Amino acid sequence: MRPTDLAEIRRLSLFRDMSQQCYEQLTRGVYVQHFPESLTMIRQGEPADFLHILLDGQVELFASWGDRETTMSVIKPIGTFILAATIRDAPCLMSARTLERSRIMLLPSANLRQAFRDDRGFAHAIVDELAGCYRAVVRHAKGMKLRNSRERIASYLMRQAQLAGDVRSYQLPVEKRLLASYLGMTAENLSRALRGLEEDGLKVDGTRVIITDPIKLMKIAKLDMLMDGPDPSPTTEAASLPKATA
Amino acid sequence: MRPTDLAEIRRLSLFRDMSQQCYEQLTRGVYVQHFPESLTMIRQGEPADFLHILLDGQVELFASWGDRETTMSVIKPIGTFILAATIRDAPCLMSARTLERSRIMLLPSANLRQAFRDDRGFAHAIVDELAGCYRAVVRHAKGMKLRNSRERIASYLMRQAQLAGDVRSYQLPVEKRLLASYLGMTAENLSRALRGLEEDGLKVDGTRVIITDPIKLMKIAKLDMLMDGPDPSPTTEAASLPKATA
DNA sequence: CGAACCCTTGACAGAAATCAACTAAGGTGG
DNA sequence: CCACCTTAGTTGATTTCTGTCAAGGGTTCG
Repeated sequence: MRPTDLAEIRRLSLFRDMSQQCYEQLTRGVYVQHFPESLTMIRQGEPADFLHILLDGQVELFASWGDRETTMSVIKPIGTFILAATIRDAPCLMSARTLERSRIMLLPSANLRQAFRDDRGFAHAIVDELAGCYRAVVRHAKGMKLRNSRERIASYLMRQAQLAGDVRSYQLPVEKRLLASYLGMTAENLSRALRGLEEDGLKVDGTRVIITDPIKLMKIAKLDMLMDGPDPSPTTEAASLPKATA
Repeated sequence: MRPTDLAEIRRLSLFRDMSQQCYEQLTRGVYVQHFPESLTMIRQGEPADFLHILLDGQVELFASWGDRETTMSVIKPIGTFILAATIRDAPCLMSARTLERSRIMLLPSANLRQAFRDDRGFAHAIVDELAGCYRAVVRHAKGMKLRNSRERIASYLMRQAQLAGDVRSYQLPVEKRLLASYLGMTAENLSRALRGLEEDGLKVDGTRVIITDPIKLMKIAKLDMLMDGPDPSPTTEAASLPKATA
């Protein structure tokens, strides 16, 4: 591992509060690796040998059953994945693949568990991160069960506008087929629903989203702090700080 | 708190590995309380002042949005709830109400956080429990996104039969309306779907479930370890041990 | 006995998936 | 540079699934 990587990682909220000794122990056997686009690096059902920390790029977590597949989450830097499986030493419930070329830190599960025992600061950072992941899935499940597809789309797009700094227009951060899967619908349905939302203050042209009438759109989206955030995970918190410039 | 309660709690996997000193500190300010049936003790959006540990009875976790409501989980002894909110000191994402008269232990969040810092065994038990909760929600979300209602019903009923010891017949553990909500459909739809499954090896008479043709039914259920368990949470582990008599 | 409440059933409307065809954009190789 | 191929996205027609509304049967409980 390059020394510059080590210095960078040390600053992550996960490791910030560790004693130097534990940190050195932890990062023994850690390495940072580049993955090309569209590479499935974790397959559901496999053991979780490493905690993955995304430093650069984008990773999709997805789940399959038979020949069906659905996107569960999209990880952006700095974000972790398969933390729970690592802690439990249990098989991964989700698969992971890169959406673009990505730089990922691999932290052996044994090291993680050791550091969890040895360092209180780290233990706290881990449990905080995991609690954040838990709450994110609960939100996702709530959205799936309480909103119909139209409402899920509207709330997703409104929320993205909020996160971008309450803008009226922005670029979709992911492909539409992926978004459709994440929102639990087919690509065809997303396409049609977007068209249908033009009468409710939304315009989508290619990857460009334009909220023409926020009030009207909000009547459908009905954003809810308990379903649409905030409550960032500690690692993503740092990444989304730029928005605080307003 | 009664001394017998204290002794009982000490044996829970959450507290088993704690030092006596930390345990005494932790349980200072803890109390055990009885709640009548159908009492909503936690409302989503409220702060999480206590970790709840269900000792006896049954508790429903549910979520609402506008005038809609859905069952997210049913807790049985011994089980914890609102752990993540407690750890993060964040508002609860779900509400909780008793399904029957219940005995619940209330552990002040401040005590929990203190004990997490002071006792490694406890810290590990907490993170293990939380990881289990996370994996349970991931499973729930996968089920909602990857299976249709017919398949969700079949897999739920098959899984219950498995848990009861691979029996062919058993009693539904919850009301049908609740089950419908948990499985993400209306009560009417559940009723119709159950009827429809009679041609696939299932018979339901009142609260009695009879699997007349396990092989046929399994072709619909397609139980999957990554969606239907196992992977019990550490606290529920003790509760489901009886099944290990085989 | 009446009043809830749970469950079921039927008829219908609306939502969403599927199948098929078509466009547009991007990349490849000649 | 262009012909070709792949892929994302769109659109329409159709079927399937699911929710809604309304009514009725059965239970429990005061």
